[in-house]
Amino acid sequence: MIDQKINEALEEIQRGTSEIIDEARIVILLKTFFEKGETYTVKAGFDPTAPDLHLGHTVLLQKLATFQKYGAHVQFLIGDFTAQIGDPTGKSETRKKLLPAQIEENAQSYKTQVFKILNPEQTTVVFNADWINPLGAAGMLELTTTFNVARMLERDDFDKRHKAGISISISEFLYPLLQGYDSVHLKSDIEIGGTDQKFNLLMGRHLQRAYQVGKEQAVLMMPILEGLDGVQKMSKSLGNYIAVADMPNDMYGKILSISDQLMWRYYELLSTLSLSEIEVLKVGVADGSLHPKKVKEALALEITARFHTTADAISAGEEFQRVHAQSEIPTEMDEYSFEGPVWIAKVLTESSLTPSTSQARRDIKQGSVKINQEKVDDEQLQLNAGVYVVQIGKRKFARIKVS
RNA sequence: GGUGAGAUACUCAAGUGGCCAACGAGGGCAGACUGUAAAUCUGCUGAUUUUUAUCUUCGAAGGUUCGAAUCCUUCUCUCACCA
Repeated sequence: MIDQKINEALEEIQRGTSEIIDEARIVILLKTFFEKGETYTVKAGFDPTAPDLHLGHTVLLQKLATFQKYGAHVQFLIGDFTAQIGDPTGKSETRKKLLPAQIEENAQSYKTQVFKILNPEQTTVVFNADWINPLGAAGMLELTTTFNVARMLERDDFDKRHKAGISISISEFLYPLLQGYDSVHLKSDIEIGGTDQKFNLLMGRHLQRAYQVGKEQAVLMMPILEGLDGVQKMSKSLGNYIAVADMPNDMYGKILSISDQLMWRYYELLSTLSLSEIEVLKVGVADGSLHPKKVKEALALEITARFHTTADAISAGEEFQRVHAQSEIPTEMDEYSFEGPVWIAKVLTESSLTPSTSQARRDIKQGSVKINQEKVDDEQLQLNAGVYVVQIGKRKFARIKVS
């Protein structure tokens, strides 16, 4: 009976993971939960500088939610100390130190977004500066004695940079150590992270042993979700992301704009459909009995509904159909008011449809600007009193009131 | 500490006194074709109502010159080799 429950739980936990280290330990934790109701901890670290959660983050969050379903208490760690170093995988090495007030603000922002997926009662939000600062120089020195340079250079990223002659700052060596130390302090049972975190995650095991915590965390890695371009990982700085806080229409539209190939990736990592159900869809598309766009619409609907409501998602779908398939104007758009007469390029810039007047001129010259569905070909066009729908390309609209 | 090389737009990368707002590639935006997919073709990609013009930009600040991304000086940073 219990064995069956464990198997079910394990199957759900395994889904979509790229690697699990020490699965046996997870089985034991599940067993004690089912038998005695004992809880255990799952840790995941997040960057305090990026409070805008996107779907890439939700891959991890959903896995955390799965663990909560099976008794876990989540340690939602905000790396306010480690952010000062910057994870070596990041491109910018030196980062601005965040003010405590900003960190607190970001943390609040995290909470409102994260609890759409996680159960707040089984979650503790922690900050690693709280225990790393008290370490002091002596504690830090002790930490560095637990590991050596040769092994540090085994890390793929360090290895490549070292061989290519690209500088590695000593402080970057501290990053994995500190992340591992977090697991020592928190006595985590399991840590989850992206595949790019493997080295850091394993450091947690190493340090828990070195500091004789009495257990070594199991490690579960999730694949990195590609962004809208399908190539680079989803990130805010690359602008290829779908934010959890995106409005239903945007969210739906962004999902529909991904490539067919990428769609399967999103299905695998984001959808709650079972793998066999997804396989049926794939076969259907391959033999032509299912239109790929229909399949993509289903995905867009599912994901939009998760972060909003089913009704929102359905109306986003209808809106999308209206605007793009039938080339009608959207029902809602930003509104801007002007004193007439006003130059068209000015309107485009001030309503932030274009970043500059020069860009507005270029767009007009290229014929991508439309007013009330009519193409504008006069660069000098002045708008007189009235209400207009101004549009650039297929996606950017604004309602303009000229008085 | 010593010696050498380098820093050009979102990224890579040409350009060594005027033809440079700066070749090319990638990326991005737009047009055609589509399913707001992919692929392909085309245009654009510093700013500005002087738009066959003007202004600002080539690590920073000065200087030489009619004229500088290009030459000189100082500074800042990066990399390599040596210690």
